Amino acid sequence: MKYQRIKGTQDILPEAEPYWAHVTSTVQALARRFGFEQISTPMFENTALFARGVGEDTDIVSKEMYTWLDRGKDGEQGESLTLRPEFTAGVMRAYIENGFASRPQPQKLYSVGPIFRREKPQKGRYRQFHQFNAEIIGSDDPVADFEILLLTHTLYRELGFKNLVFQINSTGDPECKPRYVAALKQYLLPYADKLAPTDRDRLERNPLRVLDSKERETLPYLSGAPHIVDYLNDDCKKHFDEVLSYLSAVDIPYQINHRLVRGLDYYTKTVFELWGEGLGAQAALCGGGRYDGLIELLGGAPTPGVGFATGIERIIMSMQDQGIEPPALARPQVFVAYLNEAAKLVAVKLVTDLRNAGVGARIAFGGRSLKAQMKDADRTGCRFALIIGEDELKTNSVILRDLGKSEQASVPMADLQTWVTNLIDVRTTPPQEEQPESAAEEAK
RNA sequence: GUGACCAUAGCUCAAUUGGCAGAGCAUCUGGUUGUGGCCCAGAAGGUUGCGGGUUCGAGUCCCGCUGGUCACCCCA
Repeated sequence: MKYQRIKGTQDILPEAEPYWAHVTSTVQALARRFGFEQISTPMFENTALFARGVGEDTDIVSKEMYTWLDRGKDGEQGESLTLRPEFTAGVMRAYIENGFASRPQPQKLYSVGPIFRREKPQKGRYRQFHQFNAEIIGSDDPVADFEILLLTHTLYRELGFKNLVFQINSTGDPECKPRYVAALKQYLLPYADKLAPTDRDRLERNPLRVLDSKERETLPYLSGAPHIVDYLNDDCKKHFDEVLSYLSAVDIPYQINHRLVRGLDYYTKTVFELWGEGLGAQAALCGGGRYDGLIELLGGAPTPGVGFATGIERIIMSMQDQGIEPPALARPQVFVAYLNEAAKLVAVKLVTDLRNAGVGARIAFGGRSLKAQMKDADRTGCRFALIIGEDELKTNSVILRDLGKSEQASVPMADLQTWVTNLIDVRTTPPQEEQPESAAEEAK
């Protein structure tokens, strides 16, 4: 066992494929149904993009990035590069760089792919994990916020989650946010020496973060804290109310969570999270919000935006915890077995014809006994076996065996085309009785 | 980054007060000529995570490292 996985990374095994295929295809189909287009940006960017876009003081930038110095020309030191710790900054860079401001606004873009954060791994937390990300760039209309919320809600609902409730709040804008922060600080200051040590620290550096503290000593003082919604200016207040009214209009439940503030610097106005079960301390299934100043910060024209990201692994883990089963994957329905070298040649042609006709087929490998081949046919869940032996070669026919019914018939090779045509229906029909075919499934 | 617990075959786990590393499942091959599931037999599979130490002798005791799990921090 010389080589092993890098800490915090994972091998996604075939057993997990039904979940991954289901979640990723659902996500993509849904994004397209909502009118989003896919954008795929590089997995690494200039370090400065993330430092600026995510915020120097965030945990992500200050201690969780995979950063290295690239090689420059003639042995000189190259630029500092970083594996993306989130999608948004890279998507914004692409928006600016590709002149998306000259396309019809707003632009609705989604991405799916790996994200890297150098954290200590635990349940539901990996150093390389996958996100589905969606952004609406170029509109400050509250209906854009609503679209993002509706997209996430629809996603989880269609995946089979029940009782979904958004945690939602507004963090105001650069005009009203500071007023609230001052008020919050003023309220907390008298209790400063009674707060948990970490929160005393936060009170100085980032008072907003005291709000979502989980420290026992701090909690009693938070209930009386001022609410940011009471400090919003007219614009932010109106925006927030509108978003909520749209949610109500389509009966999407939400809770205003006055203590919800998100860790990334760029959020303005709407912020939200959705919590899942079975994730231990990593309850957040997704998070998102509005980031009206971000594009300008990154060198573009002032452009509003709103978006969200969700973790694929966390979705799958939560599904498993709640017993939500993904649909079975389609797999080959026909197994071609043979008895000698001459028959093998016919089998090769046969399996090729089947596949060209759109029928999923497997061919036996190696000089194994027919018994071993049939066992393989059974284990791989095929519904039919085609067997070619000496007699079949002589009579130019094949044996077609129905593995479910344990019936078989000799079919002239000439008629096989008809059989194949009938089998094409089999291709599109999901497998009926699932045979337990792997150790992993039986072990469960 | 901090703390707690854990590490034996592909998987799930055994192994008396330190005394020859085992089972079930999975894998492969058979159970007479060319047929799957059930059953039976056999085979293969381990430097007990890695490296030190104590001891006549270490899977077992001690130390370090690596990895895993859970929690803190923060987040997906």
